[in-house]
Amino acid sequence: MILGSKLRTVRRSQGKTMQEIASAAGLSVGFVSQVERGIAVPSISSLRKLAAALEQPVGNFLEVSSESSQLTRSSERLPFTLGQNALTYERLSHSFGGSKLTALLIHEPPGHRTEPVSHEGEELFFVIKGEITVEVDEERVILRTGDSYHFDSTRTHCTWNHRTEVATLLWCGTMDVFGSSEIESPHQIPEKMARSSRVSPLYHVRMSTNFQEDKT
Amino acid sequence: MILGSKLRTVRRSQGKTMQEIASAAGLSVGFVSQVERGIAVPSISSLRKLAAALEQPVGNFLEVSSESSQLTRSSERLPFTLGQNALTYERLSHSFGGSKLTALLIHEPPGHRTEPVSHEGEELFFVIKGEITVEVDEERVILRTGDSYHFDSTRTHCTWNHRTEVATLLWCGTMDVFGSSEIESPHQIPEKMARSSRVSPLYHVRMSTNFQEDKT
DNA sequence: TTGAGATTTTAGTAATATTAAAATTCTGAG
DNA sequence: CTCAGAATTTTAATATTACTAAAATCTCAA
Repeated sequence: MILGSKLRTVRRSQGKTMQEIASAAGLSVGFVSQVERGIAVPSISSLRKLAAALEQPVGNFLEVSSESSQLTRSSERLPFTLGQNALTYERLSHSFGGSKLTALLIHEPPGHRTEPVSHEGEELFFVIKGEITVEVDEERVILRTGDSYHFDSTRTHCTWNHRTEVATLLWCGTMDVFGSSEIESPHQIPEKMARSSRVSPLYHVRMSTNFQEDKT
Repeated sequence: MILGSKLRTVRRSQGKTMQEIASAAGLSVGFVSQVERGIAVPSISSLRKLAAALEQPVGNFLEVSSESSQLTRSSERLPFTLGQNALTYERLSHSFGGSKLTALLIHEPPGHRTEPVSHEGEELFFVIKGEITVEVDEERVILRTGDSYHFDSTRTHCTWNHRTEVATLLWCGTMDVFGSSEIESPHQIPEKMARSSRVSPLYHVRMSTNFQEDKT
């Protein structure tokens, strides 16, 4: 039972006893023991209490993890182009069961501008090279090389490159952009993303129906 | 009741009837109706079935979102040094209610090596400059500039800088490293982190009891 | 207005979520 | 190695409720 063993792993990594957690959650120690060993299953309400006692989002205990890792080589990543105003991105992260982290390397051309949008999750921009302007809830911030900006994506936000050179950004966020499908071909990814409304840097682009692989 | 109304919102946005969802989930229509209106609460097992029928991660129906954002300037970030073998890091992310994303800019000196460790969450390394070796479950990979590596942190992992120059890494992960305390002073952070066993790049370091702010 | 499909309501009961307390195991100091 | 206290597991229960089937009501297009 994944749920119980995850609870135990987290609790132990925090160095807390079952008694401490049970007490903080308002549940009995015996019950916590049975839950951790998969003998009992908590109600959603009790699980929320346990998650709160462990200071974790509930989802951490419910998603299925599998063992996986993914290396992406700079030389092997396929750049993708979206729209006519050639935003280019490379995927750094990949999906495995329960994974929440998505990371992209984005090349944002001069004058490129995204539409204001809001959606679930949180995200962070780190500027590797160049400058962009970020607007969150109508508050504007200029990000220069080395700067970062982390915000809750439920707030209305957009970005643009106000300079004359391409900006290179590392974007990471906590929404699953690509689904659990593995990369089979470049064309599979853009189609999936065309339907996605959750990808902050990509959703903003008024996408044409044709996507092409960037041959550079 | 957030859970039920989220289920209804998603179902309607997919244009599906309750009967379709109930059938796909193997539950009765009457129960789905009661759950959506908050009259009944599903077990975790039933919620998984409903989430699967709606093709959503379970966590979507359980998490609460909140609002905040944080800018970090390259010129204003305080570098922190851990241990004698001077690993230096800068914090890019910050904490707000429900946030899961942590990001650090790490300067890993030549010969620096971390202890093998496993813990909750997932993480991704992106090499901005230099090279490091990453070992996950005894599988070794060399990461060069521009490469990235994303893996589940429950797998035993460690890293080291096998070169003669400092490596600059962007590390992001889904565990809350710093807690919900805001940055008050540089010394507050290192003490908090000294107690934390959850910070993959930092936990590995055999930390001395004295932490100093890097004056460079 | 009618009728088919969708949703809500009702009345139940088998299952189980969760407990208190006893038993067992673990841990660390001496 | 021993032992006491802390931590965890086990046991036996029961109040609660998760979920059902079927009837009633609502909705909407023709």
